[in-house]
Amino acid sequence: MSFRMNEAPTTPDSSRTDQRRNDILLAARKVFAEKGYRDAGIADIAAELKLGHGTFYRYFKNKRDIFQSVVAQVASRLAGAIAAERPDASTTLAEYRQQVRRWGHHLLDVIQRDPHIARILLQEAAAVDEELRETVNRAWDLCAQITEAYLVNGKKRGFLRANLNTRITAMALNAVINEAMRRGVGQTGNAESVDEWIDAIENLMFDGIRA
Amino acid sequence: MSFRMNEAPTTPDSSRTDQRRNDILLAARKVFAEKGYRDAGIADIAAELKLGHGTFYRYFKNKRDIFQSVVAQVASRLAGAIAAERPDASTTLAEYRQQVRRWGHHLLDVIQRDPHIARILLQEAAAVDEELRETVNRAWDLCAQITEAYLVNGKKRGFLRANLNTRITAMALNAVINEAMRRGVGQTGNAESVDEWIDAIENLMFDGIRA
Amino acid sequence: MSFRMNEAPTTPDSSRTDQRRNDILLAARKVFAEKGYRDAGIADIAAELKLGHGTFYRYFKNKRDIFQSVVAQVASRLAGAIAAERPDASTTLAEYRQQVRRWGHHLLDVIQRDPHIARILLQEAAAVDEELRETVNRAWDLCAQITEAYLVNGKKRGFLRANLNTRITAMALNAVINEAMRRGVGQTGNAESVDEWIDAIENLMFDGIRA
Amino acid sequence: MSFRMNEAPTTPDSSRTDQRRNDILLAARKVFAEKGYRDAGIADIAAELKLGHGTFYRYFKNKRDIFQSVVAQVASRLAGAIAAERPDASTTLAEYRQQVRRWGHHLLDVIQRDPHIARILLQEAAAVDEELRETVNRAWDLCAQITEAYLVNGKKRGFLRANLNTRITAMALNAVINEAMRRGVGQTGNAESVDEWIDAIENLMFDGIRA
DNA sequence: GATGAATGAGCGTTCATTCAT
DNA sequence: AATGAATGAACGCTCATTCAT
Repeated sequence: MSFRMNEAPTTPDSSRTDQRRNDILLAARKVFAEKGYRDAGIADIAAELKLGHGTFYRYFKNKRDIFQSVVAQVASRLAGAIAAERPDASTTLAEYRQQVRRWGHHLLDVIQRDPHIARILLQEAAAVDEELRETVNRAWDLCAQITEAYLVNGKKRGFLRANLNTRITAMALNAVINEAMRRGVGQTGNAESVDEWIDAIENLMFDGIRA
Repeated sequence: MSFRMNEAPTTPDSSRTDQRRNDILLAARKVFAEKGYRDAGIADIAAELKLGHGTFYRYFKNKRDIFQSVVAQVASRLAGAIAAERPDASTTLAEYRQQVRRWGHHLLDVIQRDPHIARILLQEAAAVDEELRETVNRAWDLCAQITEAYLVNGKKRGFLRANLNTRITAMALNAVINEAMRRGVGQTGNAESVDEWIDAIENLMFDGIRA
Repeated sequence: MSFRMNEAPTTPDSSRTDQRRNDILLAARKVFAEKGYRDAGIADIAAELKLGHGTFYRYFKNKRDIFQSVVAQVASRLAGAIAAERPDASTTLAEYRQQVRRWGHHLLDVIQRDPHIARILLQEAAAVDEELRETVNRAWDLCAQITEAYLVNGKKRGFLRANLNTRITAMALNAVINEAMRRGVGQTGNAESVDEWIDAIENLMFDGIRA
Repeated sequence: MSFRMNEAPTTPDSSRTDQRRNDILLAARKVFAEKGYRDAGIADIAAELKLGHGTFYRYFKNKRDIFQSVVAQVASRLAGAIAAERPDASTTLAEYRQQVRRWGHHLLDVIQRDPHIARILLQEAAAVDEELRETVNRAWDLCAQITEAYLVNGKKRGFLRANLNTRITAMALNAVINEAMRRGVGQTGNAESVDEWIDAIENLMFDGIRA
């Protein structure tokens, strides 16, 4: 209604709406992760926010739409974590090893901050329908492409093997990080620590397993 | 009545029933993998076999029971593939590399023979309830334990690094194979070949990525 | 097959059939009384006789038909008990009192011999459909008519009140006996005895309740 | 908000809900009485009120719950009718006879007002399960206990026989009233009138049948 | 005649979605 | 804008009945 300076770059009206939308997304993320897409009812998300469940339909078209928005949000969170490093930044092997460690920490931090993200991206989204499966696959593929960019850079700079299959190795390395995410590494009550995993990944990558 | 060689060790009576049970399990595996547990209706499995849907309930207690049986069946198929090699068989690094390659082939063969297995074990089973989640987790953990047994053997024989974190590395290596399964490696229409993946895994494991 | 003398007045073939029919009727009576018409399954009756449940349909058209036959059988058993005395046999009040006592005993004996009969005639039959409701109503009405015949006889002989409403009183007296049946009077584990009830009925009828 | 006299002691909000709940209970009573518990479908009750059948499940947990509520409601209606007279009110035989007549009228009035009640309490409730059977048995036993209190009072005051078996006689008298209810005495189209029955009961009780 | 595997109509129940207030 | 009562499509499951063996 009234004009206020230093406002977020939305109209005052829409900022209220955006706030509510975000509240719902946050509650939905929690509920979907804890109960799974099918077992989560609109009423459960409503109860979480003490809202009438009809109110959802003012902000989201339907259940699938809420979930899709949740997925998009957490996928972009993931993308942000990946984009925190530049693939071509390292010029020496030592720098490269450090960068790999940071890259692992960035990704596991995302899960540590909100464990629900792992469940959404690694389990629930793929169980809804083909389109959402495609959405998360694209997100992980993006992840793998960036990982591959690192490997390509390392190859170009000469500190990685010339015959390295960058495409498949990138997918393999991402699979390892995903496994760590899936296992809830770094979360309270979990046996393995983030550092153990990152050490093991670093060693596997750079030294292999042989004596 | 009459003696027949190479006969299945069931009575003639039960073999009919077992056959039907197996037919249903097979159809259910397909339908569950294609539609997902929740979207798959009993009627869909019925239609697949051109059976009345009431017939199911002569062979399985309820929908969850059918699915659980499917999971148990494919999990034991997986276990069979893993058990095909003995973890302590290799005495030299060269033998060991060969064994690792065979191990990868065994596992990917399972998926190649029935791509639905991957979807069941890697996606759907975990989305049903806690008990089934536990069932498949145990199956994969068993997988990881055997992988670890390989690594422990290699360490003992001296051709693997003494400071190798066998536990986490085993989980990591399984995650890579799972990713290959999930991607449908080796299936028609898939860009990557089984050999490419196994080469990449072998190289990553034994040589690492560095130059 | 072979001819045998001293046979029941049915053909040898049909006597086997009749025997089987009766076995089924007996088992059905038990199951219907214990579980109720709706909860009793054909399979339950089958299990009782260790027969295949398809066999029923060789002897009875359908579930309702079996039940109807059960009802007809127990209703005729009841009719037999009622017909054991002649309504016009008594010529004095003392004889009449004795006859009333015998009448009560006859009816309660039927239930004592097979407690299932009460449940069938007083509860289950009326809950199936209008036609069966009518069937049992007719049976009880017949009962009431005979009771009325006793009262009419007593009135004619002059030892019952001239202004006695024979029709309604007959229904009332039958209701009392039915209540005794319903309560399982005379069965093991039941607090009240047959004699207590018959005493009370006799006293109520002939002496009323007043001082 | 505003004060209104003669208002039902419910909040405006709950009164709407209560009203709907009552509508459903009333329709259910009718349908259950007409079709019987098993043959009555939720859809039938829905159709009666022109409601979507899903609406039921906002007011009642399931089919049995609706029926149980119906039974509880009509049982308490019956209890109300019984409680209309005080068992120890009469001091003379003449008063007592009058009271007995009123007692009969009260009970038959309940049925006259809603003939479905008889069918529910005397037939359907007992056919559902053991728990409901117990519920109605308790209701009728309460009825019999109060009837017995009348008889005990009459005995104490001296205008009933000293050797009267109050317990069984009370059950017998209730059985008679139940029979009148069951026969729909007093309802349109019924041959017998309420007064005929009450006369007959009064005469049987106080004068017996003998000349 | 006897069997029991197969069948599918039918019903209870859930829950995402709508819409009058 | 917010609500929650109402809705009905959809589905899991039962069981009386049929019929090939």
